[in-house]
Amino acid sequence: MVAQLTANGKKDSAVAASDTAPSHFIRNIIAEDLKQKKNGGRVETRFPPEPNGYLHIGHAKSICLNFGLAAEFGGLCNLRFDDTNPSKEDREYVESIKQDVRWLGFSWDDREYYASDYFERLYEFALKLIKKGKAFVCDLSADQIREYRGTLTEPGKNSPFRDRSVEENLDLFQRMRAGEFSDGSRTLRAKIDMASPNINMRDPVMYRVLRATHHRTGDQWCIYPTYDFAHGQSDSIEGVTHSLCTLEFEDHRPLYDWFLEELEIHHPQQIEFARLNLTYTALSKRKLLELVQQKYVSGWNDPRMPTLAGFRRRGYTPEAIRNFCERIGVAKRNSIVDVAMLEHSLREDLNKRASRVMAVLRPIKVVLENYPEGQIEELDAINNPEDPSQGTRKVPFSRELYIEEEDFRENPPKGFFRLSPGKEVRLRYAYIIKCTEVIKDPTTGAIKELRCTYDPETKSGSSQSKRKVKATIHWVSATHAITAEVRLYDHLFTKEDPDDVPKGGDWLANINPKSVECLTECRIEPCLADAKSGERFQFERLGYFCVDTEDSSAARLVFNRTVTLRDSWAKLEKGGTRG
RNA sequence: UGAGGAGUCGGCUAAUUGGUAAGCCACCUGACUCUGGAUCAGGCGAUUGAAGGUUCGAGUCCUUCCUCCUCAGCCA
Repeated sequence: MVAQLTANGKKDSAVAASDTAPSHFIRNIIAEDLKQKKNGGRVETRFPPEPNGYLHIGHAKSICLNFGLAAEFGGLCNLRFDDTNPSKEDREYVESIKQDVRWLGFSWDDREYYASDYFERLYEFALKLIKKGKAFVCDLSADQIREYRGTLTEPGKNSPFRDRSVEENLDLFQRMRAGEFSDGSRTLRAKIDMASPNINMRDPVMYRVLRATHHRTGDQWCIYPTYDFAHGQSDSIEGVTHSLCTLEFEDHRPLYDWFLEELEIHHPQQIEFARLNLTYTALSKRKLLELVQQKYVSGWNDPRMPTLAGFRRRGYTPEAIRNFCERIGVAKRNSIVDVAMLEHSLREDLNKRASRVMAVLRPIKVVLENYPEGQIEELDAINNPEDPSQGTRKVPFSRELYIEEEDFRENPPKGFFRLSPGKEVRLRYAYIIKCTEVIKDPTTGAIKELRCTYDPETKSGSSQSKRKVKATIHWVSATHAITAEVRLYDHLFTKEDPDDVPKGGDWLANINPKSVECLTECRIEPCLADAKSGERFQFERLGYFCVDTEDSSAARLVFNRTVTLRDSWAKLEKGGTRG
């Protein structure tokens, strides 16, 4: 595959669109516009987050769409912060947003813009509309404006201040800016049509008086433009050709168009698409904020959070997320994507790149009675069967080992291929062993240790190793293994739709009480001693894990389970009623 | 009962613009396997929301109806 030009003209194979990228309506619109030589053959998009929270997987869809389309058509994509409401925004968020977009694999070079950079231009635009008699200063209170607005089925009525003269409006608006009026006491409104069936056209507010310190402009302003007055004009100033947003803005498009037409400036095309919804996950900003503030999770980057920061810490790769975004498509239909689709993209990517290693999460001791005491063998293990270039490593083998608790059953159910009394199993890269005795704690009855024998003829790779057994299990040498903590994550919600609650119920009741399980006595292969922060591995037969970037230290390694491997046995056992 | 949108296998998404429903996920088989992983092969599954109409031919065009989503912030 040929590396394609990314948005903003840089070579970057990471964002090369796949050859099989399915067509979608926005791509078709742009292709058609290009054919018609619209916009002088130019394509420019933008990703316009408000810096009032962390980016989540839903934003990833928009990022991939905007940057991806620009790249595909040799265009440009801007990162623009829609920072018109200082009371909710913060520098912390702009920094996290930049980090996350970069992490996802996109670059914007110097195309980093802020709506706040346009405040002066926007103010002039407002002046222009006032002079055209298309905007007026209104003294109605918020409550009154609501009353005058009418309802979905009834028209509104004109504000008594609607017919102020241009001169008076100019004077009042300048004084609004100068700080002569208190917060909320006056607004600048577009003069459109109070009887419009579209409520957004009923003389919408363009400016409000708001004394809040803006994270970039400080106290320079005490009036701030609303989204409707800022967004289209910002797009226009930047020369955006295609302004992509989500479905809830469909009703705003006539207003978007109205401002640009009245202002007689470059007119981008707004196109709406459906936002992403995922099963078992909450994606509304309000809910995510609540999860963080009420401490249901440890923070925005809790590995269970659907934020990019959370996914990153969990061990997701940007490639997996990008492929996912490509796979789900873009349409106007409200839909809920199965989170299994995301997990599939993840496994697909991790399978190719993650080094395999053996780790025992819930250890049981195994003693090989016929293995010489004190003997140690260094066995060869393949780092990644999917990628021979990753080579091999040595794994120490000795008389005392740990195996996974669930790989032994005293009374094996039908179809259980692993170890049980009198039965054989292969130890990966080592020997076939047979369980000869189960030693239990005399008081609790809990299994303490397994006595086994090994067959020296069956060493992996040796010519005599032809014997077959049904299963191969992972293990770790008791004296060589390192102890580590492993955190097992599951979906944050127990219901596909977190909002699926009995009436009067609370969505928080759907939080999965077992969304995380910490295992502190895990035994892992010694080669993991120098695993780096964030490094990803496949623990053979268990899943993909990464070194936690927050809580892991040289003294104590902490791993996060990114995703399990597909487990057909678990499915079989869970699904069947067999005994 | 206003306006704007949307309805295609269980889920997501296509269909050369009127030419005989395709792909991915999930699920199920089988093959292979020193990961019950991966891979490969196959299967299951849609009278395209409904009913009419135009047409040789309709998911695509027309009519009527049904269902769902969004909007009454000085949030975005």
